[in-house]
Amino acid sequence: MGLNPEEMGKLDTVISTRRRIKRGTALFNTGDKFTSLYAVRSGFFKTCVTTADGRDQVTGFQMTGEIIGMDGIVSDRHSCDAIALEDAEVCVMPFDQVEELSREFTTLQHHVHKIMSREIVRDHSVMLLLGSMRAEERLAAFLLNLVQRLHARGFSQSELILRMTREEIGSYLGMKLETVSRTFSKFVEEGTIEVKQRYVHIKNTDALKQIVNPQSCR
Amino acid sequence: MGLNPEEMGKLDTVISTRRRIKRGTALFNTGDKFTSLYAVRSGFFKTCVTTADGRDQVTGFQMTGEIIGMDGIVSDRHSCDAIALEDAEVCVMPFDQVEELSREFTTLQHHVHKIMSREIVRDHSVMLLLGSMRAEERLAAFLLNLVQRLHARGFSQSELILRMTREEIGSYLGMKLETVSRTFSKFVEEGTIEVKQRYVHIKNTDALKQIVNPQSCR
DNA sequence: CGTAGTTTTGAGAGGCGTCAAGGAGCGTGG
DNA sequence: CCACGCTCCTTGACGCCTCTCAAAACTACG
Repeated sequence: MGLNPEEMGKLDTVISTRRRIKRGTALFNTGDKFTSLYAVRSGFFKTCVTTADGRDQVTGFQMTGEIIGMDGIVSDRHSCDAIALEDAEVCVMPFDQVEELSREFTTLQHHVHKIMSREIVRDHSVMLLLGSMRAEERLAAFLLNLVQRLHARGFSQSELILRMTREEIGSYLGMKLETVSRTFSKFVEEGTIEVKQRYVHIKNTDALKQIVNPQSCR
Repeated sequence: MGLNPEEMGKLDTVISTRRRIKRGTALFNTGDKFTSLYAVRSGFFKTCVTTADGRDQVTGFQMTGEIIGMDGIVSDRHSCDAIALEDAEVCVMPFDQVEELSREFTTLQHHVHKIMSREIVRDHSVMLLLGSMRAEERLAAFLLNLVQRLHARGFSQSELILRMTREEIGSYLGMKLETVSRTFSKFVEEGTIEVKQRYVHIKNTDALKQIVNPQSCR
């Protein structure tokens, strides 16, 4: 991040608190008072919003190094649930301290702004996915995004374990779990991937890219 | 915003520059260097992202008082287009000056964070709309949101002029323009609204709310 | 080894997209 | 002032993609 030792020391005091979250439990729920941002140290989360009539929508999946909780700043209360999909640990970063240090260190301030901007840009690409892609394209884009983020963390480029159910994938991608399952099966038939429950092996990355972006070579 | 006179004075220097944008032209385009945030003073904008293969998705409509450009912070380049849907004027707020003043004034700093958080929360509700609502629900939610924002600016609670085409509404809501038009017609048949081209009169707000939220009274 | 949760697969229905044609509104120029 | 063309909007017919409902298979876990 380009911080000097002094800055690093100050930062350490902010993120001194850790918190463990067991699989299936919430880091926070809709309506909870907002106090802190959370950096995922280990484990895997989903965030989801819920309507009055019980429908819900997974708005994102977060893995190691990603930040959760920015939804709470605007109204001082969280507007979504953050659920651990496996046993997880987060760094608790009290937001008033983050703001205090941001005033002191330009680098940190800009970093905070970038993190929020990145979330906005990510959300826009999900809107594009939900608004204009068909089922196959959505799932292909999802798999490519997931494996790319895992690869950036030192994992395989071609193999991954899904931490979420078909239903959660479907909720994120705006499709029913049966459609998710069928689309997986279709990719398997075409020889693009191998699937064994939560395990996925991407045999042909280019084929997936082709599906997402049919005519990129005009 | 709760700023004192000194703070107001400083702030004025940041937003001294104005810029006029003619209808149909861009405030910025994808790939443009990011320098500033823009506050809409008058007029109406859309922001949209584009894929390599030419599909695009309207990610939002912005009216007076709303802020455009936060997508550019993360990579120093804009990741979407901002197009004026009618002749418009914006305040140009150079982002380095915004950051500088934010370090000085806690109130402003927190305000900036809130604006970005609000955008994130808004995006999440659009994801919910795109991911789990049917055409009627989407259009009803869209009309209610639009008229509510207009009412907050002193306009009517029941009448509005659409600044965007059916196609742009459809792109935002993830449906084709024909479906938008048919859904408008359906609402008219049911006596919920009156439509005359871009003019819309909401005759029964509760009916629209009922459509968005069918079972909120369980 | 039984049970609950998850996933797969099938059959049928329906909502929305696609294609196509016609109509209305608006700006421009004769 | 009116005609013309352009853009935008509406409506119909048809087909496909995805949802819904249902049943069965598989896995994990106690």
